[in-house]
Amino acid sequence: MTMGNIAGHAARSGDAAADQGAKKRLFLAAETLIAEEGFEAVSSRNITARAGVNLAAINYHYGSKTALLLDIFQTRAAELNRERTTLLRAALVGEPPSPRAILRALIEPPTLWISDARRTALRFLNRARSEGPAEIRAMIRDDVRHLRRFVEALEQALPHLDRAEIVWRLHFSLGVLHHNSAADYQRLALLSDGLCTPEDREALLGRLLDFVAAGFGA
Amino acid sequence: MTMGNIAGHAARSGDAAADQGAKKRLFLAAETLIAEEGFEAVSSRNITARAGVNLAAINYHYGSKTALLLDIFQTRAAELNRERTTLLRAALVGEPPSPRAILRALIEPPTLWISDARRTALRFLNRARSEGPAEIRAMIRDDVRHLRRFVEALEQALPHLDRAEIVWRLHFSLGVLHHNSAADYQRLALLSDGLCTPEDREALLGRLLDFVAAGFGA
DNA sequence: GTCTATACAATGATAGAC
DNA sequence: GTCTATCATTGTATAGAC
Repeated sequence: MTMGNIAGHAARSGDAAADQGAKKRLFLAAETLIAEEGFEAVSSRNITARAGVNLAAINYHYGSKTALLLDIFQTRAAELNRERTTLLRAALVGEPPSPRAILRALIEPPTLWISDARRTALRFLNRARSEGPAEIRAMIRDDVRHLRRFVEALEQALPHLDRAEIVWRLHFSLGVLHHNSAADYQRLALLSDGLCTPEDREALLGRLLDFVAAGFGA
Repeated sequence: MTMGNIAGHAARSGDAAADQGAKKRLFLAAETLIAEEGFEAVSSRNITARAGVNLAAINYHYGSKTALLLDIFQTRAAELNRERTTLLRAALVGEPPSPRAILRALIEPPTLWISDARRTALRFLNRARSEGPAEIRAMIRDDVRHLRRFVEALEQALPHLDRAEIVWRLHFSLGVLHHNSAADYQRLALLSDGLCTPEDREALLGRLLDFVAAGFGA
């Protein structure tokens, strides 16, 4: 997260949301617009217009449009993974730890964000995975640090499975978890004639956990 | 597939590959370039240069760049779903049919295409899902006809599960199946320190089937 | 340091000559 | 059917005002 001092001269103003620094306004405008309309539909001119700043502001504050989007992605992904790490730590107090609790630490945070104040952030993250610029997708592809912790935890919880087995099944689980965009759910609703919707967060979390845990034989 | 008569005046020539109609040359050039370098890296000027035709040929033959890409997608997806339908029919002769055979009909064709002559087509399809233009992703989202056959088959094979259960688990299975791009496998290799690769098609198919069938309790 | 106005190269699309 | 020329829109870069 590169947005260091967001106060600036706006600190003297009493207005809260509308009168932030231009840099943070760009951050929030881009996140909201892209969460709602998608990466391809949002141009630099859209973003700067919504933020109420000049076209050149993106380049001045972030260097490029892609760098702005990457900053948004990294910020929100870090927040998500922080929540996961907290739950994972709690799951590891058992001896041996419960595989279901470990998988829950992976799955619960994004599932709860669906109908949260974090809904916009989650939509941005989901869209980034499929529609985002190559630089973001490269970062998703290459940064696996947060996943290594889950591999290690699952090795402890499932000592009868070797490392390759665990990584394969985690790979499959991530497929399930990431099949999560608005388009994916629209397809699900269509296929089920409206029977299946992600509205009930707890029920969705339960279904996800059941399916993935079954894949681990747990 | 809109490429009706691909012969044209080239039919009188003895040369096979290089001297096809401009329309088919555009089709193959675009498919190959995008399979290798991705949707974003390939411009109309790249495609027409590789096909040896004028820049305006895409618009003349297909109406737009997106229409060309959509045509490639529909053609290859239809071929893939034809293979699936054949396997599904064979799986349905049993009474009751085997859920594993039904899931195999869904999973086997794309898995075998990985190291086939169809490798390029599969890469195009996989990239289309994540990098493709909005029109292609809308078609993926809205066309579920081929999936309805699988829902019906699984209802027969698993009569103790209601329709909603089946559709949810099919949705999760599609997540597993679509987590299949070059980037996904690169991430898998990175996370496993090179331990897990999709090289052995039969082993991969077995792993996929085991994981997904477990999710159906089968 | 921050912001504005403006210019620039590249893209997909298209009209019209041949 | 094919090609040339041209168009609007995109992300980016920079000069200069405050």
